[in-house]
Amino acid sequence: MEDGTVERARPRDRILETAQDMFHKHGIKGVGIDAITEAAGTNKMTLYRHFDSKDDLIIQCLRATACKAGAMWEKFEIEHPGDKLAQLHAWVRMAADCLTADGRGCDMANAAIELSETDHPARRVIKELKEAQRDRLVTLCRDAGIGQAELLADTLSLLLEGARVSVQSVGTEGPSAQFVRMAEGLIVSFRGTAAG
Amino acid sequence: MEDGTVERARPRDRILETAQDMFHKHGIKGVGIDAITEAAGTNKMTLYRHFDSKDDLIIQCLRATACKAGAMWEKFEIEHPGDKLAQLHAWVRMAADCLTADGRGCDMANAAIELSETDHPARRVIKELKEAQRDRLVTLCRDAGIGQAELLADTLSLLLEGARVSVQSVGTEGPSAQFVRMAEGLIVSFRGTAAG
DNA sequence: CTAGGGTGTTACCGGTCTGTAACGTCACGA
DNA sequence: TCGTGACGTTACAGACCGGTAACACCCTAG
Repeated sequence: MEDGTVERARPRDRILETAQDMFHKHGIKGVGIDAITEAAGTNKMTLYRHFDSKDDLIIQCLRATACKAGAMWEKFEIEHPGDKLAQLHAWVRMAADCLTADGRGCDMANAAIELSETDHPARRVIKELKEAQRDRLVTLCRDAGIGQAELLADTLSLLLEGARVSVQSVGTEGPSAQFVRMAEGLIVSFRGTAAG
Repeated sequence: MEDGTVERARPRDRILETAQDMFHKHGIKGVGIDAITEAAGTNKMTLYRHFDSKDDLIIQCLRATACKAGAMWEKFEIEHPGDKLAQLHAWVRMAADCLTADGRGCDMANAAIELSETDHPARRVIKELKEAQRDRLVTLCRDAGIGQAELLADTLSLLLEGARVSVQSVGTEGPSAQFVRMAEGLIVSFRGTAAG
């Protein structure tokens, strides 16, 4: 049995894991290098031996987070092999769980808001990762036999993005509470208007 | 003729105006007191004579911004007196303009993301103002004769919130480009399923 | 045993942050 | 004329920030 899960990992991995968690909870500008290294049970020098700068660490964290999120898609395929429509509904359920469980929104969206400098190196990474996510959802909608796949995917994207923000400003009892109903209604509506 | 528009105003008003603008552009944690006072053509002491702290300034800025946004509703009523459905479409148009023109999202949502401390004094103000905005949109939908007014209002809210975030991560060519089509489609759909 | 790489420790740099103290200035009104 | 209040200026406190230098340590491979 691996014990501590974090304690036994190598410093670089511990830093990456801890930084992801702390950036997520407190925001990028809300947490400093010292706090990260201390929480990761290491020190500043070791961090700077593995990452060029805080910006570099931010980017690596975003990539790691996106990678974890990407694993969800594989889970959908495993749980509903071949059934793309079921996978789409699984996506809705996963999104809804994310809303109620998390409280803090999407790391990439939050980072985009915090890092307002238009030339910040993390911004192109954010854009790239977000576009990849969108492409996956569009593909899923299309494979599920939905006519206006792009429009449905974009609508669902915006709804989720908005819900994750809304949770942070008015809580889970606000508009985001209706997310599942909205999403399911949209899927039904789009399936009605067009066929594959 | 009033010249400078900003130069002639009293220090407190200049500070409030400048802070709103700078918070909006660079984020709350991205701009310091010194930068604000310098841009407002005044100094730190004067700021602290008018505002208890930076947090106080943040709250006053949020209130002022919400007040400006509230003026939009009166504009809708003036431009389409009595015609609630036209006002709803005007809201959609206004929202779309906001997306393409602005580039930075909603100040309150951005602040909620930046100020992750759950007990931050600005958070209850944000919640209060956002709930007021939602109530107004619900009322408008209901008065426009839409059956499930709450659900439509919440859906439109999430769509706009999501679009304003999406613009910041992937730009105006992303999913937010379809905002008007989505919103108008929803209004049509909701008008079809129920009557006043 | 030894060499070397990954790691930890301490101290430090220069900068920025919020917030305050002390003092000077200027206009206006009684 | 006097005084009162709003405003400006300078300097500073104390904390935190990202990032670096120098050095000691320990484990492992050869």
